[in-house]
Amino acid sequence: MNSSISNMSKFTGSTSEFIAQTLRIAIFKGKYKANQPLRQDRIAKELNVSKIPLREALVQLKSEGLVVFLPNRGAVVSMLSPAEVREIFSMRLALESLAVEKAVPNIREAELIRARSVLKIIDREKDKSTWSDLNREFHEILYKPSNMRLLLNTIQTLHNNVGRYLVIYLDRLSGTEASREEHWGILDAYKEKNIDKAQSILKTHLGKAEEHLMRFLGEFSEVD
Amino acid sequence: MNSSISNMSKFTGSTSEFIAQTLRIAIFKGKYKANQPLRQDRIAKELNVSKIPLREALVQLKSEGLVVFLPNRGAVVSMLSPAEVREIFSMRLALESLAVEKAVPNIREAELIRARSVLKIIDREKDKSTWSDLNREFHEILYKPSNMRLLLNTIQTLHNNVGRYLVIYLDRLSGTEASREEHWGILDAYKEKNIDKAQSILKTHLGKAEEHLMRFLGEFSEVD
DNA sequence: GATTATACTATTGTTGAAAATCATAATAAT
DNA sequence: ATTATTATGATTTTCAACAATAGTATAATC
Repeated sequence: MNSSISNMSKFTGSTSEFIAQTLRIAIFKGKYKANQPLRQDRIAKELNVSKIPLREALVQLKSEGLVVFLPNRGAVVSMLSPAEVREIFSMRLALESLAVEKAVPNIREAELIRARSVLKIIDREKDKSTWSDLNREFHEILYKPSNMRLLLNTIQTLHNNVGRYLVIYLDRLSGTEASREEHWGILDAYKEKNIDKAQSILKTHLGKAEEHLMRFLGEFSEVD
Repeated sequence: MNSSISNMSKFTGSTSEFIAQTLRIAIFKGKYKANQPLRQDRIAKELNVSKIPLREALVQLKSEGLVVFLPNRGAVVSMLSPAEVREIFSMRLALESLAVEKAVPNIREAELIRARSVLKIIDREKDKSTWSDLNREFHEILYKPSNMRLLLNTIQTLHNNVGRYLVIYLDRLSGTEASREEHWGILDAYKEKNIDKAQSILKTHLGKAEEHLMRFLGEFSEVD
């Protein structure tokens, strides 16, 4: 995925999509933090765009859960409550289990090989930011054979919604060793076409990620 | 739920929400059919609004799957492919099962009573349009105790996305008798706090609805 | 000190118009 | 007659300047 985009010219697609993607990345990178207002004229000037596509982008981000509109006070980066974090992980488990169920029977050798090569890179990778990207890619490879565009979209959105915190607390992310084992385990399960096994490992995988994030958010709110 | 709204004055909330809700209902009622373009200046004049909130509303509807944007050709009412219908029902089953799981332990006597009274009205109801509303209300009552705002939102969106066809083919909807039995069965399962039973009935319930819609869409596309 | 008045800031929404793109009709070429 | 090319018109997409409104902070008044 293309990280940062400086100007519109390199971007194919509408202006509002360009803005949405730019803001999405800015939120991920922590440029805009939770509860921070997104000032329209400032952003419009910064990106050299007008209000119409900008507001369209903000509505789009609202629908993705990254932004909340306060009436007459504009858009602010949303802050997930602990309950919402749990909610999102529950939904992810339900939907990603479905993706696994539908994808396992369809997966091909080529995709398994690609997944394995991604895992091998992950094992060596030190930089947590690209580690996060590779992590996403791994799961994408395994879900795509479900051939369910809408499902993949929704999973991606939910993943983004909790994943944006990753960048902030990624430095002290320690549990990556266990995470690695789980990745290999899921890949094994795919090779064996064992849906139950893949789903079961996915469950512990997501469960750990959830607990990590919950603990982090706990500290975070105490400090603040 | 408030059916049609003639003008903005009666509406609390932003203009774009008003437009979105108006268009949503118009799509449900079949005023705008699948693949039909949504002309901006026409709608803007019709509703006495300007472009900014109108486009915001269209982006919102896009995020709900009711509308698709064709580059430089504007928004058209989306047409679900058979594969997408199956996809949505799969997602609904996964998410509504989750809602059941989380709601059953929390449901109270008062809500069970309300659900039962809704079912009794449904049993007598002849008008299919209000039948559809009551049907939605019944499921809402049973899901709400999950206390998962985001989940309920997503379920609602998915329901809308297939439910809009209901209005068109509701007249010849025959399988309502079986549907009634399933409703009472789900309610029973809730009373017994039997999650598995509730989920199992839900599965056949959604499965039948899916087959109905698939068959209808089959005929529909042949005629066209 | 609490309350009201006032100025300021930002959103929200309107209006009008320019630029870009697509579909279609009209025209020219093979 | 069929294909290519070129206008034409319609519509989206975006911009820009402005009005109205609500929220916030500051100053004035009781």
